[in-house]
Amino acid sequence: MLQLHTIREHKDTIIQALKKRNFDAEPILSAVLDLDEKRRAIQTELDATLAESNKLSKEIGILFKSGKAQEANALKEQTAGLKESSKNLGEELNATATALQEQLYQIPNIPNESVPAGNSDEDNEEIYREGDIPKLVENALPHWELAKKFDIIDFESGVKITGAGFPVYKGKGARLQRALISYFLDKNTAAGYTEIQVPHMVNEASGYGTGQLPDKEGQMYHVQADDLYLIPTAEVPITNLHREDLLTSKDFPIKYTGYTPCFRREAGSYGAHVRGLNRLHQFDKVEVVRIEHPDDSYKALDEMVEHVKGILNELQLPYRILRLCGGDLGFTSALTFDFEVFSTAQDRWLEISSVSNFETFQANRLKLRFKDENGKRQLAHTLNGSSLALPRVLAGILENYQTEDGINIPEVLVPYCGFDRID
RNA sequence: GGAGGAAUGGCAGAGUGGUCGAAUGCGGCAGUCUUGAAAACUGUUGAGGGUCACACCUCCGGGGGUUCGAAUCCCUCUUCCUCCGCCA
Repeated sequence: MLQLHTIREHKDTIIQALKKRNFDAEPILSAVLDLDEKRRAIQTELDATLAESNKLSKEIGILFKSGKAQEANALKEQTAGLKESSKNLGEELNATATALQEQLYQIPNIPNESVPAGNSDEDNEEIYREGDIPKLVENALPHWELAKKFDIIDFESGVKITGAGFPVYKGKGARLQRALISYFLDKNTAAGYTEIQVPHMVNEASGYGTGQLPDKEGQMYHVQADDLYLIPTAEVPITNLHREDLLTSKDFPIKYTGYTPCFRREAGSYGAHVRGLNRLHQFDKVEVVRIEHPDDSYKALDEMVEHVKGILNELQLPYRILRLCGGDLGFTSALTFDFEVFSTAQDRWLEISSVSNFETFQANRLKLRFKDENGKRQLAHTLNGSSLALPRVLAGILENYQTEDGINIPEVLVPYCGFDRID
């Protein structure tokens, strides 16, 4: 959520910047400024009314104490009108503030200067590429065939016990999954991230804090009986650890990593491109989250990108890094780098990590502030990234490491797996 | 699930209808003293809105109510504690 004072002072700049997202901000910003002005006018009037009745109440108290009941009762009558109008003004104020809030929730984050213009994922800018695309064996298989052939993932059973998009991992498949989680967590911990385990369901306030609500309501599973949401990513509970916090500069950097399953309804996205592990309703992910001083957040973002690169280099998977264009950039993000692994047998790139700086967008919703060097309160910057999302990494390993009669395990994972080959 | 009790500033903890945004202690910050530090002493120290700056307004777990006036009374929700029951 953008800050009101930013909108007041830089309306035109914001309109310009949001054009990169193909978002025409003029009408909504005008509405916001009108509502803001209205809200403040009402507030001023209400304040004056309340000040008047506070004054009278004090006088009444003093009169009663000094035994002048008659004068006190006379004053009481004067308060009736004030009470009535402060009640009305209060209601008006609430309605205006709510309307203002609703508008503010509709405005996406301002893209960083470096974000390229563009409409869709086709306009994303490739900024880095690493690793050779392996020449596969004659009749190379896509990962869902490999999974079946070696009996390591059972999609049918998942359908039976839950539904499509909920795979069952078996034997070496399950073990490889656990190995990846441990490996990622170890890498992240070694890089200074504190490992953390969080609830897999969150309340409504947390959903608003990181921006899943109200914009993406339909993408989360909602447990109606208790009004809780299954997390779509560990970003939500982890970042919300610091909701409503007032930190100091000394608290930075705050670096967390956590493994959680992620639940996404992915309504309406079915078809050939979501086969196998490509898109799931439940998947595992290891996430990194940082909370930073505004001056340091882009340095932190670079560090995160380098960190993920290091992991993919170790896994020896061919990948590329994209700088997302305005049209593909997430609602809450100012700058996002996507990592994609090449899925050889499918002949396509699969997104396996998304590393973003949200600047103050989430912090404003979260009321995540710190006292700066001068004792002034400022919003912190929040960042997060996947490190990494499991299913597509798994797909990449299965496809890229397949041989005539089996699948090799990347060297770094062998100690975690306890085997070096699936066959 | 049943029965009770509680929720106050960074923390601890007073306050049960009026001048209380809130005593006191600890902590934090600044100063005195000291070569420096500690101790001691002095001062200062919650958040949000609003203003050029004041004024002023709001906030004592959340929401609603009673009253001229609510941290204080009533209703409700949430959370925590104690006891009972159940249970991985």
